[in-house]
Amino acid sequence: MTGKRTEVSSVTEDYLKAIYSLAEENDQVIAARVAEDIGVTPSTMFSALRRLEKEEFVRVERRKNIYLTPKGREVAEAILRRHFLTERLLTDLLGLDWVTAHQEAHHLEHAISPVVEERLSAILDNPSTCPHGNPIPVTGQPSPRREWKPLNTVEAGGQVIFRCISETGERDERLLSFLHDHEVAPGSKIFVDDVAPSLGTISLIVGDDEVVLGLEAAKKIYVQ
Amino acid sequence: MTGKRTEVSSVTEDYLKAIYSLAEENDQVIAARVAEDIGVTPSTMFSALRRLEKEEFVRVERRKNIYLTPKGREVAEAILRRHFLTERLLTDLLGLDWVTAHQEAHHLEHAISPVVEERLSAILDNPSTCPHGNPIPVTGQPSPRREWKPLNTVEAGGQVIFRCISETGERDERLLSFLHDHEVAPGSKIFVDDVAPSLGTISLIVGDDEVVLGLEAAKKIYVQ
DNA sequence: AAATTAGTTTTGGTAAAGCAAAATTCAGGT
DNA sequence: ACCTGAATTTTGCTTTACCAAAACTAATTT
Repeated sequence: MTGKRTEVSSVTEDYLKAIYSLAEENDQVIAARVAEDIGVTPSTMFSALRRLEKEEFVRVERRKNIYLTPKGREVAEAILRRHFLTERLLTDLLGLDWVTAHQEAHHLEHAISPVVEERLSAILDNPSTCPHGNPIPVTGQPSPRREWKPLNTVEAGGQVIFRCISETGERDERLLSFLHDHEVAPGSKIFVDDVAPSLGTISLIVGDDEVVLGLEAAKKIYVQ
Repeated sequence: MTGKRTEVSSVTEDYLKAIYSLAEENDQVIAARVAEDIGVTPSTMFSALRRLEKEEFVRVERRKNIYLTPKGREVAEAILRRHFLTERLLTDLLGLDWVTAHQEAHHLEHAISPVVEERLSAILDNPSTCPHGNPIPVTGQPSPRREWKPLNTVEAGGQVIFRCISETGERDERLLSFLHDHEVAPGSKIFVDDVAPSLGTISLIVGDDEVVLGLEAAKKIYVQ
């Protein structure tokens, strides 16, 4: 229990979650990225950032990078954990699909209390990942740093195993549906047929299908 | 589908739910009652009422009673249905107790979409009541008007069966815990030992225990 | 009839979220 | 060194939701 119960708004939770997720995939996080991720205008982002700074959830390098404070990270991890557990509830217990589960979880996650979170985790047999393969953060300790790498960094001709689609990737509905349609799930085998940086595409063979993906999208897919 | 998707705020849902529930137990609903039920000041209640009126959720008899419009009733029934289903999820699937389930449902209910509601109902085998015995309202038709009556109207010396604790009763945490502690659940037998209107109390025999309840509280308990 | 009490309404604030549009600053590229 | 485009910051304005305190109204008691 590092911080006191400060009663965080769901909007605040969303900003912190976005910053946390972006930080996992990029090495600097700037306001413009967060704003477009969440879908707010620059001015809204700016005042939100000032609120977050004043309440010590983030620190902002003058005119530059955004960092979570320990307090901010705590909130971000909590909401992410609830997001993932809620997704599992929706898929495993209620039988919803990948895509819908993600969208619904986005609303429900903010209403999950520690008590419910605890019960949920227990009933689901303490899952270690969300349905899309993302490791569920554990309160105390360092994120189980993965040996996984983004699909856009893989060389042509290799066979890899799909591990997860990142949180920011989950926000891309087309990408989620795409994977869903091709029955790609954690554990699926993927053969990297061709990488064309000039075209910005990567060709994969999944099961029987050959599919082409943008490198942008590929970046959000982690493989091993 | 009577109304269009007007995107109702969770606060609005709470006001409408409270009005709906109060209307079930009292024959007039006035602003002051709703305000104290929800826990807002008169001025807040007043402006909320104007919003609700402007958006045609309620009609207010000049300086008097508040009525739900069909549109308002629709929203109230939907949120109540989600509230009860969420309670069932929390008790039946997650194993939470009566009291906690009610409190947690209060937050979660606002985040349940029609899709999730549908799945939830199916998985729970289309329950017809909440864990506290309240009938779950069905979209189209008239609330299954009960032959149940409030416990405060029962004469001494009779044996009755506990049916439910009303929605406004659920808000009274002491009452909920009390019933929980005495293992009173829908179906429990209750013997009405003595009614003392002058004292405002009613004495009951539940299982082996003799318990005394205020008539205020008894009004919120429905028996048959 | 006057006084008390319970309700309602008005007045004047606050804070969180949001937007648009303009102004400013920064970092690269030529 | 200058220009440009991307980011940031400022300004001004909106809605929802809340509060306190005072004013008004109605209904009930004495």
